[in-house]
Amino acid sequence: MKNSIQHIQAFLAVARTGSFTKAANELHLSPSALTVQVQQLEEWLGVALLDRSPRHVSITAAGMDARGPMEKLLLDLDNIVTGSRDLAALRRGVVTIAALPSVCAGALPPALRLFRERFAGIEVRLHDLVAHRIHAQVRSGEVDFGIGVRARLSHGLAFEPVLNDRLCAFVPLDHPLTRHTALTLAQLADQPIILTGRDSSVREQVDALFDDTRLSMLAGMEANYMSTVLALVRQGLGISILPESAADSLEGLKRITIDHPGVNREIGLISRSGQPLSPAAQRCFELLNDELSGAPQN
Amino acid sequence: MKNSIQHIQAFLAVARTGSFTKAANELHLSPSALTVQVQQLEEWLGVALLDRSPRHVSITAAGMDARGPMEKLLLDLDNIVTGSRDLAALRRGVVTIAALPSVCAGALPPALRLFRERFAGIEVRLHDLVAHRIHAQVRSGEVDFGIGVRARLSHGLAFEPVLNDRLCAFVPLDHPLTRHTALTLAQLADQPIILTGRDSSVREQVDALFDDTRLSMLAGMEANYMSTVLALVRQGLGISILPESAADSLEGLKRITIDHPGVNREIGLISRSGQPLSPAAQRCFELLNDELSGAPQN
DNA sequence: CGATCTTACGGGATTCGTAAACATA
DNA sequence: TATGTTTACGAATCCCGTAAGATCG
Repeated sequence: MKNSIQHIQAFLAVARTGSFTKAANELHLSPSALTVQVQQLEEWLGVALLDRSPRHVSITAAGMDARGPMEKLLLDLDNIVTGSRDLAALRRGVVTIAALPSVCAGALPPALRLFRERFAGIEVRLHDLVAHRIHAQVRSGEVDFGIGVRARLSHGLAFEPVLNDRLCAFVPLDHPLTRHTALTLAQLADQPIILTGRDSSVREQVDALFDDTRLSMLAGMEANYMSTVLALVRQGLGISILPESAADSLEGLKRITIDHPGVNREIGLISRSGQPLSPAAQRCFELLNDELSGAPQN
Repeated sequence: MKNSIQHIQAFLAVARTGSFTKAANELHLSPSALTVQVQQLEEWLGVALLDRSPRHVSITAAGMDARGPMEKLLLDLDNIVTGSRDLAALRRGVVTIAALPSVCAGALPPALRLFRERFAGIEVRLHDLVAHRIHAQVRSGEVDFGIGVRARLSHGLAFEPVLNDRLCAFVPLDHPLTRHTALTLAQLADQPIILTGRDSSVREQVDALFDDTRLSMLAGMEANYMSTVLALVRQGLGISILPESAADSLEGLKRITIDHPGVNREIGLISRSGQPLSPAAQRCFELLNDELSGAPQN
């Protein structure tokens, strides 16, 4: 049996109006077409749904029995359609994003707030992860897209730059280096440096910096969270090299530019190339692309 | 959107198999037909359900979202079809019958028992009513059909005779009339007669008998139930005129034929002419027609 | 290069609407 | 007789399948 929905609609219209003629008008169909539809439905179900007499059409017991479920069926179908269209119209949906901790703590929240205001029905889930795990989750589809660094981008992933962060030195206010407005790597190499964990992208970049210049760092401390690192710096336990946007507040700290080309950190949106995003994710992607580019560093 | 069900089946088959080709085989369709179906469904819903790549087909978030409800929809549809067919196949249903008390107490129960044995899923509801109410309920559709007398049959009702009952005299064993094997109305008119209620068909017929012959009955007693009437007769309070099949047991009674053409009671199945019966009612009607004709009086 | 999905197009089935026939009140 | 349903039939539409095209591994 093909086209069951139309057949059911035909029967329900006749059942509702009590007349083939009225139902035909309602459905913008000819009475004869309706007759055939209902006949085919009855043949399919193997049971008469309507008692026809030229003057009056009434519903049989079988018709009464099937009517309720049929109406529910059409309602359910309508709900499916409406639900899907809500998804498409961004009235509903879920976007899952993987982003670097520095981005999560910095430029992302205001942009997401804007997104939530515009698309109240869309849920946003945020995974704050270190760089290589962002790549992994984008690749596996665990998240819709990611926000990370261009470095070590495996192929199959597309990169759309949005922010130009760079590494800076963070030193306590009473530190001798605060006299300078820019530092060289050599100057930093003399200092005990407090770094983030070995799997963080910042750490990778810092390690690469010193490897390139064949300088070695003084043994320092290590912490996973940037806020922890900065707290240690504030206490005078050393200096740190972190993204420009890492500090919520510069109280008790001075941020000093580092004079070296390798300090630039190109941060962007990472998506699976050739893999279309869901409507909600697509829109979120676009909004973040605009917002993060427009209002970069804090 | 017409033909939604097929479109949904197409999508679900692809979602299940993960391949247009496999789904096409499963549905006995060409891959191209499937492609079009799914495309139309997506266009209708305004959202992509599948991510196509030549090597792999995967389901989008919207597709995941719609899949469950769609599967449920097809299940519900199937239940409607199955339910209707059960009705048609007499595995399920309700038959409502209005019948004279004499029939309810006599020939009907064995026939209904047979019906219940053959069609265990069909519920039978029995209204035991006096004759004119049987006609009314059949006419109004309150019952599927009735079992009553042909007399006073209003038009629009069809009558199918099944039993040939007749009125007999019931007298106590020690009564003088027990000497006779047949009685005339004149003989009965000498006796105090215990009758059923004024709205019963038996009463109407008895009244008509005496009216025709211009005889008048002796003042007797009256009771609604035939069993009550017979109990009164057994106690010697009078004689009675009741249908041949009225007595469960003839203990303490003698049943004597009445010699008059008007004592015949043609009992039959009463249905609305031109009004088709439900499958269950139709089958019950046929069975009762056979059974009651075959094995009439007790 | 092979497997798979998509597009293009011709043939066939289904469905629609008009008009006539039919059936009841 | 009048109204409303059904049947008959021609026309338009829709759908399917074959074949060619496109795309990724």
